[in-house]
Amino acid sequence: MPELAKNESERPERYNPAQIEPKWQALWDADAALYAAEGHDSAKKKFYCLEMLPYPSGKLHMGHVRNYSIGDALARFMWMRGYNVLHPMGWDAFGLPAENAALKNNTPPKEWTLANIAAMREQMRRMGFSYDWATEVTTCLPEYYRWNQWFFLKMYERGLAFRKKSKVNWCPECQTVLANEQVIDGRCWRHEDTIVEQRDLTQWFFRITEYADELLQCLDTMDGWPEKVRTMQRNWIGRSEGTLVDFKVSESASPQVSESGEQQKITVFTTRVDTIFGATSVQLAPEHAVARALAACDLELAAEIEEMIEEQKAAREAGDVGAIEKHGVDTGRFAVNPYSGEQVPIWIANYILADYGTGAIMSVPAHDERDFEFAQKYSIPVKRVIVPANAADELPELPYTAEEGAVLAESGQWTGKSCVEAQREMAAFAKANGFGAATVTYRLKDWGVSRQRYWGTPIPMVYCENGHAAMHGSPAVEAGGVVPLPVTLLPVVLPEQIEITQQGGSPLGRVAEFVNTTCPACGGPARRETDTMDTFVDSSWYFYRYADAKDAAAPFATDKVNYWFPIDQYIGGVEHAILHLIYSRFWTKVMRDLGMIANSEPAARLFTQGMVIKDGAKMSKSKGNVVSPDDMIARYGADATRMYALFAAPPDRDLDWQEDGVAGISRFLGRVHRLATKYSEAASQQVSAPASQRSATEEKLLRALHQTIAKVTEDFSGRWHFNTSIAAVMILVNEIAGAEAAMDAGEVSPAAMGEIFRGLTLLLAPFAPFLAQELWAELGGEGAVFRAAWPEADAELARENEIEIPVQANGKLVVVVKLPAGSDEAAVKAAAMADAKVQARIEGKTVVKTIVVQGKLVNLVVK
RNA sequence: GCCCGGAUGGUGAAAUCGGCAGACACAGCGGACUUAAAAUCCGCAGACCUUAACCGGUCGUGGGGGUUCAAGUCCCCCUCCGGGCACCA
Repeated sequence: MPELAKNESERPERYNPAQIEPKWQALWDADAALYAAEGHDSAKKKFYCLEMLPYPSGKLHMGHVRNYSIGDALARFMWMRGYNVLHPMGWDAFGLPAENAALKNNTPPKEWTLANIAAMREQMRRMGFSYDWATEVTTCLPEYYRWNQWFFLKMYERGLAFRKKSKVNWCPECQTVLANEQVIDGRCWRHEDTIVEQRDLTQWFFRITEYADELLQCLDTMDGWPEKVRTMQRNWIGRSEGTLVDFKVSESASPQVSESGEQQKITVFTTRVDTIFGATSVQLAPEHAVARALAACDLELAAEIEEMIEEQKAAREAGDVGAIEKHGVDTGRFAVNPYSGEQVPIWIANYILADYGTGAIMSVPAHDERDFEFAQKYSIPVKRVIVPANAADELPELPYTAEEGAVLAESGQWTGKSCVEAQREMAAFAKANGFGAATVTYRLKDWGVSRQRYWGTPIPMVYCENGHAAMHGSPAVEAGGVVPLPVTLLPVVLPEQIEITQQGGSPLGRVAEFVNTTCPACGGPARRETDTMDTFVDSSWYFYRYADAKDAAAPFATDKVNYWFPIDQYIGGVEHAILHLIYSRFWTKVMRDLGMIANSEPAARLFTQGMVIKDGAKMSKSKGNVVSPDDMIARYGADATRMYALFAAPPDRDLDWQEDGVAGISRFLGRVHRLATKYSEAASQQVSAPASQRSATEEKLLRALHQTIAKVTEDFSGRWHFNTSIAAVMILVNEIAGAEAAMDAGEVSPAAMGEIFRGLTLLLAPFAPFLAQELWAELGGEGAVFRAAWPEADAELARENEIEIPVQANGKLVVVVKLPAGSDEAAVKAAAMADAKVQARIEGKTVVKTIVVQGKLVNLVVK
């Protein structure tokens, strides 16, 4: 084979990513300054480009590759545009998988996690992602999580972290509590087959509801976020304006329902207080206090209530709350409508939720669909009190739920008023008379952060066994011996030597050295909190840490964060639209109120990329359709893999992974490599030729180049449709390849050659950084290609000198005529009419109208 | 039920403002090169009708209506797919 080898070496070297990519990776790795941001005193404009940090599962998947290829292209582009770019990466490193792996492999969670991080960091380097590893953040290390504890204490001081006993979501698979946001259709977000149970537990919460209104209001002005995400967050917050109205439990029918003898009242929440004269019953949730009070002296009723509670529980666990059949029971008692003085029956119904509003409603069958249905079923009276504003209109069928264009009827002093006006006045009336008020309710609940797991941030609280509760300088001390640790005792370090078992309960509770401590207030014996924090705490503020990752004295320095924030572009999957993205908005507002930062929102712009699917389904192990990035790199190289991820679909849409497509990109890169290598000698000469002597080929190629520059530049600043940017670069390469004979014949000067190939290389740099770097060096470029200046589109060079004008007859294409660019309307019209095909088409007919759209087309209306 | 997306060739897609539908690719077919294959290069390619072939014609962006000289794009109605919220009072 020596002969063959000789032949091979004489041929121009073929595109070989396996050789090019590791070479540049090593050179880039050796230069720590390459991807580093300048300090906050930089004269350049800053650009904070952020991709969502991954959970270190051990392997990158294609979703990651897509996410980071988008961010990396943007970061490199911004560098080339002269910005001071911060492009960091980190690890969302706490969480249950590490404990499961520990069980399975008998490896300590920390060891397992850190090994995964090392492997994934290596994969990212191999992909050529431009992260500044000097600012890397790993959430499971005490250098990071101590600040979770610090924030927890700050929030505790402000009453934003608190403990309460409540119904919580319990995943039997995770053996821990879940936040509401982590329960999807009654199932665990990590175990879609596992039904989440309800348990009564005392847990720590963050008072996110305190910020509900601000979280909602800011959404209106967050133009840089997708409307979809904003809508999802609005729905999740679920703000509802309405009125609270007290109905007194009627004395005549129920002399005494309260043991204290005090008269009971039922407070209902309604968004339609204007319909209250039509209320014909009051409906209570089975768990409502009054329902329980009534049941206390009525065994039959008590049994029915119990049944309803079970039914609601079962439905919630089945994730199918809407499906239970509505039914209720008449208690035989009455309540008094404070507006009309009417007595209405009190019912208990299975569809009333105890945890929304007040757990009680007024039922207005005439003007609410659900109430109407219920009233039909039990023959409860229906009373119309809302009619169309236009009295001439026929009375609409019931239930009539309109609010706009409707007025009140048979509603005392409010009769004839518009619904909207009546709502306002009636709420004010309730307040003035002490039986109610306008109010706002939210769907959003406080964020439960306690987890009965080991691998998370320890909560920095102790329970004093003396019940002691005073603490140095801290006013925030609860009764019952809950004592916050002083910040000087942070971090509370997670013990590393621990046996992971499948037993329930918090694993930390079994580590005596951890649990047993002394009360920082009285010095007496105390027990540590053994729950850990939800991992969403870690990811709620990690991107602030990047700005000052090594700070040992504070979570970060305010001036650094104020320079970098808000994040200019945040990129990640839409699956975090609610969870992470609402928690981190909350956290930002808390930090602002703590005086730590100036911004109220973390990210000016958010981009949610689509999923990567294969054969019509999301890639997953169970479907067996997972494509490994490592395989793709081995076969086609990192450049082809990441470029395909950008080419196959616009980034916001789902992407169907087709390996043939990656091969196609690889072929394209090979073509670029062949052409650039072939002409690199001529192109790297530093000569210039006068423009007046340009050959037709030069003009054509320069025109193509500058049109492509304009197109790609525009895509970066606008829609981010990199699929069309890459298509444009392909067209440019096709033009160059088509001019190969002319170039070989010497029709393109070295100066033009240099401009064309250097331009092409710079255009490729954000998408295929390795090849671009290789060619940049080959073409005589200095240093890192993505630190070279992005080319400017020259409009003069880009301009076409000939335009093609389609000529239509009645909107149908007849012919395309060619004209010199800039031809006026008359010339275009004349050229169109002079065409033989056009003549043939209009022969014997009358042209009734001629439409000429300058530079676009001609349409002849003929009859 | 309510609120967002989406539906374009065999496939991924393009058409940013109402102005040539299908750019750019993939797969396919044909050719060149090769002993052969791979690789590479060149060409063809929405469907249907017509033709020996050219030429030519009709239809065509989920379905139906409309506005317009002109509609994938705007308006009305409907179907299907994906996502979010949901006995939320």
